[in-house]
Amino acid sequence: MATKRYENLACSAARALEVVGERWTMLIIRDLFYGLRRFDELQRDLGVARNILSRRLADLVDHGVVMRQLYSESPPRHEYRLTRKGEDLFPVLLALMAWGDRWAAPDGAPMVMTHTGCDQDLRPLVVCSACGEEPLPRTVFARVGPGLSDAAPPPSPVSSSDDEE
Amino acid sequence: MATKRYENLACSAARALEVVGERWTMLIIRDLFYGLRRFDELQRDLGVARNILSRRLADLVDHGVVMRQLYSESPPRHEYRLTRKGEDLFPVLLALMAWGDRWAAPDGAPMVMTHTGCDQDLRPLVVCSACGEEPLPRTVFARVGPGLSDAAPPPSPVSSSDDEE
DNA sequence: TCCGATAAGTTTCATTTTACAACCCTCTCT
DNA sequence: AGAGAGGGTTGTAAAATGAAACTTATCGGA
Repeated sequence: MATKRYENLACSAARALEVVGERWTMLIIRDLFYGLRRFDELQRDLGVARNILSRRLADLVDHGVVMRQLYSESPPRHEYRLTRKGEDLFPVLLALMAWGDRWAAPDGAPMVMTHTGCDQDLRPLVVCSACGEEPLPRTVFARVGPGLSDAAPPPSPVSSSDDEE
Repeated sequence: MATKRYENLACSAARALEVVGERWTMLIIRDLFYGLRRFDELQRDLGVARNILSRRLADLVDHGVVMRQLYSESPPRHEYRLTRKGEDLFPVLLALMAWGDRWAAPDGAPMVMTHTGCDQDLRPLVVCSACGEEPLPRTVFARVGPGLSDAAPPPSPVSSSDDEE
């Protein structure tokens, strides 16, 4: 399907949301990270209608985020797994969870993650790969990049200069 | 409004998506980061229907992500701004953009960001706050946390142990 | 003073999507 | 043969969305 939802794709966030921005999609992906693999497992865990789940999975396969593999011939059974492209969504999921933990979990985080390799509770942080600092909104400025063949008008800069408080 | 979209909120990602997971919502937030402030600016930039924009903004105000301020009395004019809670969504936006740049921008990034303070192009990275490494999917395990009053059953671990490839 | 434009919505109504439930088909197990 | 699981499809009702028109209010001219 891959119906275009947003017209102005002059921003990678919009392009990403074309793929994972629909209802249920990110939760399906979360469940795949959790290790769920089969249609019914997903359906039971999410409580989503079967036809919606079916369509979302097909869309994700179309987008190359999920692969559908036959793992049993005699009764034909498939499992769904994240592709490399799908696994690369892990940071998005972590950022969402971090925000939810801070702002939508008055009684504490519903789930706590451990990062094996440092054996600490994982608190994900977004940093600038160059300097290691957390990029705060007003310290980041955007300009038109190479992928914009001026088909779409450039949006205003991330932090427009008139950011008087 | 704040209609519940997902039943199983035993995960902060689901709770976050209750707030920012609807169509247009993240793009509205992106535009607010870009410095757009007024209803019509947002409407023109996004191409969203006015009634939908109106509702999304009201929902975001309800959720405390956006504030609506009167900045002119005589012709009553408001502007929309992110609250602290809203600004805290910046990492989510950056993670989405980073994914879109990598996987949905065949001709290069449509927008490039500069991180003032290190004056480099910003490539956002999600890292573990404890060890500074990027947490890869299979290195992270989840368990039930304090915010889960066992009202909802715990989902399977993030990387279930049966992750044979 | 009347006309038009701008701003910021709200209302109305047609069109899409979603949701829910029921059904179907193929195996396997007993 | 009958039951049950897996993996969907089909039909229809409910909700979300979009386009356009309508409000209210101010300002800037002609």
